[in-house]
Amino acid sequence: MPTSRPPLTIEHVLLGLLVPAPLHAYEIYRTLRQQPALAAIWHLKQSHCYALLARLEAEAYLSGHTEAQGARPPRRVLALTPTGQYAFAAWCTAPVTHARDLRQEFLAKLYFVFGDPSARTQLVRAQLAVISARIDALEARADTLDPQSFDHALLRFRLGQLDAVLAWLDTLDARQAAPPLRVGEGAGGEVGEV
Amino acid sequence: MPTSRPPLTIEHVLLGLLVPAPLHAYEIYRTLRQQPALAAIWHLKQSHCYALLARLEAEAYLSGHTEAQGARPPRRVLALTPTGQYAFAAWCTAPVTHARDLRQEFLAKLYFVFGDPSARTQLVRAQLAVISARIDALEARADTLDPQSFDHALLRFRLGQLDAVLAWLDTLDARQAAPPLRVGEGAGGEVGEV
DNA sequence: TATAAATAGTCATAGCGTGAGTAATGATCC
DNA sequence: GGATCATTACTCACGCTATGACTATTTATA
Repeated sequence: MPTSRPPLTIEHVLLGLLVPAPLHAYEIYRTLRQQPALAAIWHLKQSHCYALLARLEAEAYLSGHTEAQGARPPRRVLALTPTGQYAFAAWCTAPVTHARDLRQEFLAKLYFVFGDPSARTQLVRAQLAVISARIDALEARADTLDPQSFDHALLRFRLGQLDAVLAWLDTLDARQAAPPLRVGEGAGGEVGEV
Repeated sequence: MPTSRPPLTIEHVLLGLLVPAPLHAYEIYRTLRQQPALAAIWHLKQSHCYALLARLEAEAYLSGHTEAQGARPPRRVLALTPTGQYAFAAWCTAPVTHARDLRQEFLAKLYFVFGDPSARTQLVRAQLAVISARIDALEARADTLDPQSFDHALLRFRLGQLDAVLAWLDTLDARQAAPPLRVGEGAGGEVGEV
C-alpha cells in the first residue's frame, strides 16, 4: 500500500478519460490537448501527463500492458482497475467543498457527467447545497464587519462570486425546464427541500 | 544577476509588509498569520516564509542584517532595497490579466492600496478595463456555441464570475460616491472614459 | 509546578513539474 | 525529389518548491 495521498483533480480527469475504453498514454495526452473543453480547463505538459499516468498505475488505479507495434516504439495501453473505477465514480458525484475548487475541479466533474441527466442533476444539486450553506455563513459574518473595511470588501467579493455560481448552477439544474423558480412563487410545489 | 524569474504573488505580499518599516522575519510571518485579511487569502507555513524571504534577499529585493539579542537566537531584520520598492510599486498598480488571478493576486494588491484612494481607484479602474475586455471577448465566442453544450455552460460560468467581479469592482470605484452610474444617464459628466 | 503557547529560526528531503532528448513515420512545400 | 516540418510515442535528469521535523528559550496558563 503506497503512502495514502489524496489524488488530485487532474488525475481524476485522466481516470475519466479511460472510462469509455482503455487508451494508450499518448492518446490520453492528445485528447487532453484537443478536446476544447478540457484544454480550456488545463494545460498539461506531455512529460507531466506521462508521470501522472505512471503514478496512477503504480497506485493501482490503472493497469497497463505494453503493446508492441513493429518499428515504432511500443505503446502502453492503460485501463481502469476496479479501484480506479470506484475512485472516479466517487469523485464524480461529490461536490467540491471550497470555492477555489469550482473553477477547475467542479468544471471537470461537470464535464464528465454533463451528458448524463441523472448524474448531472445529482452533482449540480449537491453543489448547490454546499454553495448555499457557504453563502449563508458568509452573509452572517458580513454583518459583523465595518462596511468600509477591506475585510468587508473581501467578503463581498466572495459573496458575489458565490451568488454568480449559484445562479449558474440553477440554469444547469433539471428544474430549469419547469416554470422559473423564485422564492415565494407558490406554483410548483415544494422546490426548496435542498 | 540571478536567473530572471517572475516573482510570485506571495513574494510581493512579503515585500508589501516591509513598506512601512523593516521587520524581522518572524514578525513578517506573524503578521501574515494574524492579519485576518491576509490569513484569509493565504496560508503560509513558517519554513516556507523563511525560504521565500531568504530568496528575496538573495535576489536583492531585500537587504537584511542580523541583530543579536542576548540569550535568544539572533534575528534577521529585513528592509526593502530600492529594487524591492520598485518591484512592489509596479506590482501594486498593475491589474491581473487572467481571471484565475483575481481570487488571490488581485485581492492582495487591493489589500495594500485599500487605504490610498488614488492608488486604489487607479488599480480598480485598470482591472475594470481588463475584465470588461475579457467579457466582451467571451460574449462574442458564446454566440458561436450550441447553448446546450458543455462548452457553452463553461463560458457562461466564466461570464457569470466576471460579471460579478465587474459589479463588485464598481462598488470599489470612487465613482460610487456619485449618483449611481448607468449607461446613458446624463448627469455627472464624462464617466465613461475607461 | 507542570505544561502549553509564543518567540525565532534551521535543515533535510520528497516529489512535482519542466525542459530537453530520442526516434521513427507521415505530410508539406518549393 | 529532397528538405523540412509535424505527428506519433515515450524517457529521463534535474531544479526547486514546499513540507515536516527539529532546536531552544521565554512567557502565559491551568
